[in-house]
Amino acid sequence: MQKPSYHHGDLKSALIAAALTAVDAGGAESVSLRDLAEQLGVSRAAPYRHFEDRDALLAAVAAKGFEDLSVVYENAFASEGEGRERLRAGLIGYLAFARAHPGLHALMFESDFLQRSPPPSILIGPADRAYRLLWEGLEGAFPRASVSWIRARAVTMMSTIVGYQLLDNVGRFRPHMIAPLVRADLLDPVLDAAIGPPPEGSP
Amino acid sequence: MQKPSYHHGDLKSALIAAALTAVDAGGAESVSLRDLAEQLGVSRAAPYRHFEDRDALLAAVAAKGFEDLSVVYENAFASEGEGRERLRAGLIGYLAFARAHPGLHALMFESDFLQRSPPPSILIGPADRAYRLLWEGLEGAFPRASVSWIRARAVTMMSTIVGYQLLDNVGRFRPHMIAPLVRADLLDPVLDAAIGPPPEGSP
DNA sequence: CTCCGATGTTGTCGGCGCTCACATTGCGCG
DNA sequence: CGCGCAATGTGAGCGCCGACAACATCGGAG
Repeated sequence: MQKPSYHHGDLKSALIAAALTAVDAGGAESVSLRDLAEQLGVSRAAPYRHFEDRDALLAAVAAKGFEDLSVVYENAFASEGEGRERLRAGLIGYLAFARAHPGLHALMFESDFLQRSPPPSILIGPADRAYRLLWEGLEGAFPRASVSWIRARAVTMMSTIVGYQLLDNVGRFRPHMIAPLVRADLLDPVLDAAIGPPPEGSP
Repeated sequence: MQKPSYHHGDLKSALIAAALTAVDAGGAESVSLRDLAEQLGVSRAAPYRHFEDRDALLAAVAAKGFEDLSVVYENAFASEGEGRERLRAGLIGYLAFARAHPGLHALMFESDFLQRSPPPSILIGPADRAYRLLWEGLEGAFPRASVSWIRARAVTMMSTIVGYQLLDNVGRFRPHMIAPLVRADLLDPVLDAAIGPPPEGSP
């Protein structure tokens, strides 16, 4: 046990870490600045020295999530194999990440942080990086495709994969709809639909 | 001005209606039972005579949303034309509904009501009805398809369309990703991806 | 007409985000 | 080396919220 010092030392990172744990455990709504402060043995007002308000802390947590997701993409795209296979691996990595951290995923993709203008500055870099990686994966899978074709495909691909994760997470697929389908059986159709066919006239 | 009577008359429906308005205006998080009570000229504790807690009221609002969505589907599927065209009209109707009521849509598809076991009983009927209608639309579009094929297609279709709406709502499509694509140009690719190709070997 | 269940009220509790005035610390500059 | 100031942490307090309990009022069934 260390002697209790007036200053915490690295309260900012500690807050992000504790908030991340809380988000993973019970979703973003369950994060309470008072709770976190007490967990870290600090007064209730201390967090406000490092984050303007609760949303700013959550934005930092979401930014950390996008950084982690980028690493997932990088690993997947660095794998061996043909372009479409690597893209597929990236999407599988995304789904694994989202299922391992449902609360964090919801914070990243369902909260309305980015809807505000301007979006929190901490978020822009990491979020854009993740999107750029996904974009490059798509380009690698369809090297002969035009830019506008890739743009449209990027939107449909992200829609399918994010929507699948959302509906699955939230329990919206009622048992009678998928009862005879093991979840593994569902994965391939979803990935096929997300990646889609190559552009007109290609191997 | 009407004489203030001790009993409100139909507080339950009035609460649902007022909550629906609030959800449309500022999302489910902005709903406060105290606020609603004051709006309706009623004391803070009165709502608890009609709803066990705040979530129960929100569940009733979501149920109303699924009923309205079912009407949208019914109208679209009753339209003239070939099966795929009617299904397409249903999806367009869904997107129009979701864009007209973003807060309500989020409450219906992003909240975790259905994740609890058991889900709120009010929700089950209306939600299942909406899903059944969508299912029938899919069957009408692919009359020769097997049940298991339809199941997989239902999941991918819903994923794509819900994910698109989610990402669009939340502003996740950063401008530089879709800048040259007008939104109308995005609709067709998304609908095509959602509906997908017919099963192997069909007209 | 009477009584009882449905409905609404007032008072209260604990939790929350956030702010302000004040206390403590340690780093950089003379 | 030491001093002073900015960074950091504290404690008290405001207003809002959900929820509960005890009490008040109403209106229809008998």
